[in-house]
Amino acid sequence: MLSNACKYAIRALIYLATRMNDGVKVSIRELSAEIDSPEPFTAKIMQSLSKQEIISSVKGPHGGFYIDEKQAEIRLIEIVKAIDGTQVLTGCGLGLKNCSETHPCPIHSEFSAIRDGFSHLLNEKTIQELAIELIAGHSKVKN
Amino acid sequence: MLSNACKYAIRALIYLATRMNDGVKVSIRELSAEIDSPEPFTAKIMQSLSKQEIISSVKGPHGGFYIDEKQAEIRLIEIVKAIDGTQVLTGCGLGLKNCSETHPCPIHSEFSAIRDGFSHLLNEKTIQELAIELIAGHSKVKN
DNA sequence: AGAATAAAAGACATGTTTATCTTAATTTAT
DNA sequence: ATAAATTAAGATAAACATGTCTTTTATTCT
Repeated sequence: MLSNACKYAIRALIYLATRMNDGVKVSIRELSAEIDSPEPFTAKIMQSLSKQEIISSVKGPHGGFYIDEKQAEIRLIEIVKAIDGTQVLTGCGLGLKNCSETHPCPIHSEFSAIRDGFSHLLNEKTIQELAIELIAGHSKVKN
Repeated sequence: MLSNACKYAIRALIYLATRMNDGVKVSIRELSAEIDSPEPFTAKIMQSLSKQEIISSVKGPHGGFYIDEKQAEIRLIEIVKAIDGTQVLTGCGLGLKNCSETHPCPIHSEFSAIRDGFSHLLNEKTIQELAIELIAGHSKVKN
């Protein structure tokens, strides 16, 4: 469904949101340990998100990644778009390029419902509300 | 969601089912033209399905691929399992290896519903019933 | 100012999926 | 029997995703 890169990104952002108000930046080492992901690969992903201003970063001693209050309000769908693009949200279930109501693949309507349900889920959830659940101990972002 | 290989496989099987009773085998050339897929790659996929006895084949002149009545009754989920495995049907939405009710990722229950809906769709549809819709002109397996 | 720290950037490596090509094996028709 | 047609099998290649390493740049602390 989502690429590994995108899964790491979502887990990372939710974790960063839990640390939003402690005034401390999170180093890539700590971050990848907290979400159980390969460190240099996670760094790449974070750089991309930082360039797209989905997260913030500062270099140097006591530097690291963090998100501000505005950034905590973004929804999962924005992260997915930033990393994986929109194919997963709009593509045909059987790979037809021009699948549509008037030119449907054999599972067009049923698959559209599933895919739209997924889009809806991504569109509903903000990073912040998922972080609150994580802080409360009701969910996990690492194995 | 599904790999390209799996999408080609499903389209190919539905097409083969539409040709089930005309007593003629379908060559890989004709098949890949009918479903708009790369010929040698499709051949590989068909070989794998043939070895797993999901489809049948005969070599030589007037040979090709076909499915019998029993094979037309299989459900999409069997094709998915044969090509892509079960990860798409059971895996965690955020990639946690041991995500579960008692150790849930932040979107565990919502994602499970989506994934189970997809499994249900794959489990409902037989090749044969999708072929009937294709014959009737109500759906397409090529662009 | 200089040293230490940490992200940014880009090169490099590995693995998987997708795709192609070549040769072999099998079957049918002449 | 021989030739033609067609799948089977395996080697090769290209593209993409994933993962690692090294160098550069920016910041902070002493």
